[in-house]
Amino acid sequence: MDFSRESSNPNPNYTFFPENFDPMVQFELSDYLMVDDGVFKEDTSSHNMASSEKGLGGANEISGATSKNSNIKCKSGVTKNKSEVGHRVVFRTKSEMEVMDDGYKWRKYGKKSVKNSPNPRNYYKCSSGGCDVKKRIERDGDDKSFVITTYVGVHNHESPYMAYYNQMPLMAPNAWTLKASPPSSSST
DNA sequence: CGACTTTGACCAGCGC
DNA sequence: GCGCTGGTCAAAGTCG
Repeated sequence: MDFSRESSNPNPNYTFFPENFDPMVQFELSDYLMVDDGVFKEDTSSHNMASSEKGLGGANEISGATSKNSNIKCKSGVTKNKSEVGHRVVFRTKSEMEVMDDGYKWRKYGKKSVKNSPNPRNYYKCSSGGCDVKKRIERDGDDKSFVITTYVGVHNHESPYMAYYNQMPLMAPNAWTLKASPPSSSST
């Protein structure tokens, strides 16, 4: 998930995948939204705004957040200011897999059916000690070939893949850093 | 045996 | 005030 270097992973210094890993074989990025300090930006190429107009759960979170004074509901419904929560990043990817390996280790802690989506939403926490990053994953209700992933928080540790990479200084990083191409404009 | 997943229950915010 | 909803917890079950 090369794009995660810039959007999924809140920490842009991290890279996820070893050279021989080509996530694009398994899915393609269709849209991504990035939410930061109450402002989310989308890929401004031609395709539609992924989700907020389509009533998708992930983007509903965004519109909900922005319409609720940029606050985010946290643990047990406690509302926090975005600045307390940290980064929030929403992706829409075309993938057969619901759970994409972004290089971090996630632990599932909940599953919930949500009103706006026929598909259940899955909740994951980063299983690294002391890291409080969470992510939600759900299938696009409109097009089940798409998966909506929402990351909340910033990892305070390296990706295991990054550690792996650091051990191989001879590997050419360009081989995969250059994969950070703009999201596909063809969301079909 | 430890780590992980599943799943129902619980809690708090929001709208009516 | 009540009901709905989303998010989290925690016990039980599963797997390597």
